[in-house]
Amino acid sequence: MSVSVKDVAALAGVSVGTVSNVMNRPEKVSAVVAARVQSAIDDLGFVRNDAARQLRARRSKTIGMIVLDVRNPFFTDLARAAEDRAARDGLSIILGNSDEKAERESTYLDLFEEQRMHGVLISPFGDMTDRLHRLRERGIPAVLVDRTSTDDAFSSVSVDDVAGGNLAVDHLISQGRTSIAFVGGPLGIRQVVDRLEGARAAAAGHPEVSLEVIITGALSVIEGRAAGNAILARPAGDRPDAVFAANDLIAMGVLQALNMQGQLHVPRDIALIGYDDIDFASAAVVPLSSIRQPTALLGQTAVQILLEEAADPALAARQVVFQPELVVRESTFSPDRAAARPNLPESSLER
Amino acid sequence: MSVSVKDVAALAGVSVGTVSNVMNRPEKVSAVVAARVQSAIDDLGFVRNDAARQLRARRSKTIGMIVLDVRNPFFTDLARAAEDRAARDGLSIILGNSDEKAERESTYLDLFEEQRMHGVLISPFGDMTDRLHRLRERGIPAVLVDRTSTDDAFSSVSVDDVAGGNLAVDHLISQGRTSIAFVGGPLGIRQVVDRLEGARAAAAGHPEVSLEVIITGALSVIEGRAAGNAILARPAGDRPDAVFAANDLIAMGVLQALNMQGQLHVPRDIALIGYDDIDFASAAVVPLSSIRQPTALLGQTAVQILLEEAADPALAARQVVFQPELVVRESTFSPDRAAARPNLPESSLER
DNA sequence: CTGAATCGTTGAATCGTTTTAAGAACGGGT
DNA sequence: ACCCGTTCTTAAAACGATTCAACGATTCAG
Repeated sequence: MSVSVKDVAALAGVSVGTVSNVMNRPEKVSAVVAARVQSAIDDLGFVRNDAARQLRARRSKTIGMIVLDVRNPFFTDLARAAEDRAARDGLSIILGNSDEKAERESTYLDLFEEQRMHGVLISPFGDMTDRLHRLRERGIPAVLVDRTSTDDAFSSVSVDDVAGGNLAVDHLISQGRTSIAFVGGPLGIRQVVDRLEGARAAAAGHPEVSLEVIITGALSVIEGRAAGNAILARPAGDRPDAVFAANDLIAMGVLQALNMQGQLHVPRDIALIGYDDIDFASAAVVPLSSIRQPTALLGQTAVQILLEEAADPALAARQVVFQPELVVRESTFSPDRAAARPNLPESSLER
Repeated sequence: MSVSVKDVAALAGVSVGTVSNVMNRPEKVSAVVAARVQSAIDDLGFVRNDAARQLRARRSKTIGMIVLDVRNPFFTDLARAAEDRAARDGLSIILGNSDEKAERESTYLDLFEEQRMHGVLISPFGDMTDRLHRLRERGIPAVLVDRTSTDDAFSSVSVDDVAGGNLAVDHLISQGRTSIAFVGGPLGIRQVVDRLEGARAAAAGHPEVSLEVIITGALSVIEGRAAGNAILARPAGDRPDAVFAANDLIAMGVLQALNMQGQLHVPRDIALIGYDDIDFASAAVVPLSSIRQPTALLGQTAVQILLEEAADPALAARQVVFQPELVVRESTFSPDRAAARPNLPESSLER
């Protein structure tokens, strides 16, 4: 039924050790023997049993990755970049979706530990510090993605979310907006907290600007829609004139709610800016201004660091922080208002 | 460094066999011994080595799944449903993204074979029949998802795409449209071909209706946008008055292109219907009419069948086909035109 | 022509779990 | 006291690839 190295060895008339060498250190084997073994492999359709290989090697050739939401294009882009980088070293990535639930996150970590993964990339939701320490003791390094480590014990690769929040609100203010609502949540997610902090810092420098906070239950289109409807339900004088959404999914939900009733116009009545700059952002009802993160770079760097730590466990933890970038589209672009504080040339309007 | 059953056995003062029994057949072990073993496990922080377990069991506890595009919400929904169903039987799912590339698809199949997966769920792009036969000979069953099998040798779970295409075009015709463009591709994807076939069948019954076919390189927003721009570039008299997109991503791209220039209005000038009914569809510039598939049911059923085949390899292949459903939103709703052929009550307009 | 170095190959040991046949302990009935 | 039938527990044999010390065959320097 199943063909093993033993069968290959028998057919090729060599020992199992040689078969292994043909596959793993070809330079140790003479060309003629290698050819004989190779054709035996082909004839029998031999496929190496990864479980046996891992058992002997004491670690897997797979990297486990946990993200907050696979349906968020930001994370799939991230995963894809990580996958490409890992493939260069012959490793594969398995992707787990925590769905912003600590329990699911924990289940994946259990799975990864059982599988003796080569390493773990995680965009943590709950506080997994203890779990990660334990994994490391077991020889499985972890790198935090899109999040700075709370205790500097682990390497992390992230984007400066405080700066991003700052960029977003600064931009809204420069467009003449003074009553700004931050929409996002839950506050258990570090990115949300940081972006809010950046927003607060930006608003703090302007006494005429007020910043209101609307907490959502998750970073999804649905939750954004609910928040948008809540805003819509308020009396006209009581509505913000700008919304900074914690990510693009929220922003799209808000946009949908505001726009659908046809009463309010974005950006005329309410300016809207999101975060992540996912593909869908530019395809929205009104092309969405957003904060772009260097996603591919983030993913590649995370894998790079993980591999280095896997090779040398004694390596010190590193914190890599990238800077986000403002992308202006129609959802915040109002020439009339901006004229008051012109700090964005029209040419920076991106499609 | 690593703690094994041996260490647990030593600490608990029993043999390794007993430790294994505590974990896998608790009923074979006396309560007092079980408790002693359990506390040894906890004290040492023992975590079972899955590679060794698999090696012994000769098959993994993981199901491999390959989809055409992880960034398409339809597939992530599908994967999520499969995952939930698999978890009920203590199995996990690893998700591979073929990105509509035969080479990537093949790479994942190699990986799955090396890992001696419990089974494979695949939404095939290229012709993988030979590969799948080989997997089955090796004891790894496969179920085709969202695709009927070409040779009935494998079970499949799918939605009737011909019926879906029919529904879509029928609906457009009922709205008074006569010059319809099908946008989608490549034709290597069965779903695309089937939807087109359904579209043709629907159009065939109406001599006054013409159906034009625009092939895209992939089922993505970008490709849809390109197709939309191509339509826009044509002289006014030469444009279709309705577009049936092979999926919602394409539809969103088309919508974006048509809408952005502000020259054409959807649905007034061109009606637009997509396929899959992803969450984003209702969040689009103009809420998108679409063909909805019973995604969760699809995923669950696929896993169910896979598990049955894994348990009994002699089982005959089954083809399960679900029926799609029309969801009407604004992108195809034009009361004035529809009046000519009223077959859709206004109440069926869905938000 | 010899001894050493080089090269390719071998065979056995190893990784950690599960499984199975056999053995030990225990109690009840005679 | 002995036998028998349960329960529990044990020891050893898989599973399949990798690795490493050892070995035989060549080649080469002296």
